[in-house]
Amino acid sequence: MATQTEENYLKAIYHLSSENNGLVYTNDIAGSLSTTAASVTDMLRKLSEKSLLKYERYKGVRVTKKGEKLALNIIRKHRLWEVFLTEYLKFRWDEVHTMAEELEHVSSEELIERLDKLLNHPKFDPHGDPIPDVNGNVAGANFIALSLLEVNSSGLVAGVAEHAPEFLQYLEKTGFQLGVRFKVLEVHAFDRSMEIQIGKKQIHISYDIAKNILTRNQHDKN
Amino acid sequence: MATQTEENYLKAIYHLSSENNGLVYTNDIAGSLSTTAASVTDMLRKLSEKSLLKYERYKGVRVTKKGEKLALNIIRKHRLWEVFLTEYLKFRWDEVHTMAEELEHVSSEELIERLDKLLNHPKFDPHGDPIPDVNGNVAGANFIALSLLEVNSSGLVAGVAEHAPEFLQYLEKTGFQLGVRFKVLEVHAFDRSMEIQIGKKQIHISYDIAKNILTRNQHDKN
DNA sequence: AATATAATTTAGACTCATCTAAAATATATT
DNA sequence: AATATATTTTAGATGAGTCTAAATTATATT
Repeated sequence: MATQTEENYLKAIYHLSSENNGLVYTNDIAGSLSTTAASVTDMLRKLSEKSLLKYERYKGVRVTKKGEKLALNIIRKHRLWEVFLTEYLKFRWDEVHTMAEELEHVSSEELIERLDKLLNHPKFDPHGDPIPDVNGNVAGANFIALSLLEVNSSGLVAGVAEHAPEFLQYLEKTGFQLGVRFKVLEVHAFDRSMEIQIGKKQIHISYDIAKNILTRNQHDKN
Repeated sequence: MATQTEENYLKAIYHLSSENNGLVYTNDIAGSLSTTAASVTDMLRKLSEKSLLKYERYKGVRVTKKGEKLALNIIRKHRLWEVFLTEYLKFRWDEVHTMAEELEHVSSEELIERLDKLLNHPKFDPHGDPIPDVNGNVAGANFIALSLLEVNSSGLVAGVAEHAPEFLQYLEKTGFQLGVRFKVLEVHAFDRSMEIQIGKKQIHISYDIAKNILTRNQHDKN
């Protein structure tokens, strides 16, 4: 449907749109893709024509519903391939991005659904970023995995991305009930495990645990 | 290095070159790629420029050593991905070709070597076609897997593509010694198993067995 | 060997994605 | 509000890959 270049533009624009309340500017896109503003303008025309973007000249651009759906589909492919590359081919998490940039453009939807199944429907990629499902729903779109938080940030436990009894029991025992407040005291670089303050207790949790704990900012509504 | 289109041309030309003692003609290439002779001419120029082909206008074209090496590398990727698609994603052998056409252009060599390892260094793809190794050596280039022979063809057992003791013992027991003469009596379409005449015995062998038995024509030298 | 037919190449044009340089518009500054 | 600066768009050109139609070369036929 869309060419590889179009897909790359759309993906970049979608990522940028999370910043400035959804409005994205020509120069930012050019910067993000290491190309010129002139080239970007041409592409904005084309993607607008296909109603993937809503574009008014000189006024920036927004991703449409249709565009978002396609962008999420590409991101889904990218992140599923990243999981495959780390889990099956034993690449490190810092090696997979470039390869996934190519693999994400392979068109077969059936292929990606079967890959998703093989990988056991993962919710996060090796970097802790959420993997959209087939319909473009992002698990905990407004939530942030604990594994993504930095030192000194605090928040509330908002959900889990893993429902195995053993995991839930572990959370229960360590004090990670829903709604509880926590603070990140330290992140160990070598294995991305964390020291967390919960109430008066300080506990150590692995990266694998942290990425399955969804959090939200304590002042967020909803 | 080479663009996706260039790779597709080279691969098509390489495949055609096995027919007419290595000489390939513009029209055949155009036919094989469903394009026009004019487009082919342009591309022959370009691939010649890169010394992947030896081209003289109006006189046909040959693949150079360098071109062959690249072609075999692409074919290697294609066939390894086919094995992955059938073994891990459970696609049928008749479904994998189109997907592999896209995957074969993914550039990472490291990725393909790890895939090869994951798949246990397969010698044949799901269609029984041999998979070239990293150096472009094709296992039994002049041999033909028994699984590829048609009804009524006969030949000599020339080698094996599998060296597991159990397999070799099985061959021993059923009479498939090296150099022995056989004839294909029947091929069952539903599972591609075969009825084979060896000496006075008639035996039934599975596709998995047949694809690991390499044969040659009884009149071939060497 | 001359001519007819088939195969191939050239010429010229189109689309896609890109660029530089100039023009147009928006934003910031005085 | 007028001017300066920054951002964005337009104009025009380029390279890759493609096409159709015309010209050229090779092959087949008489």
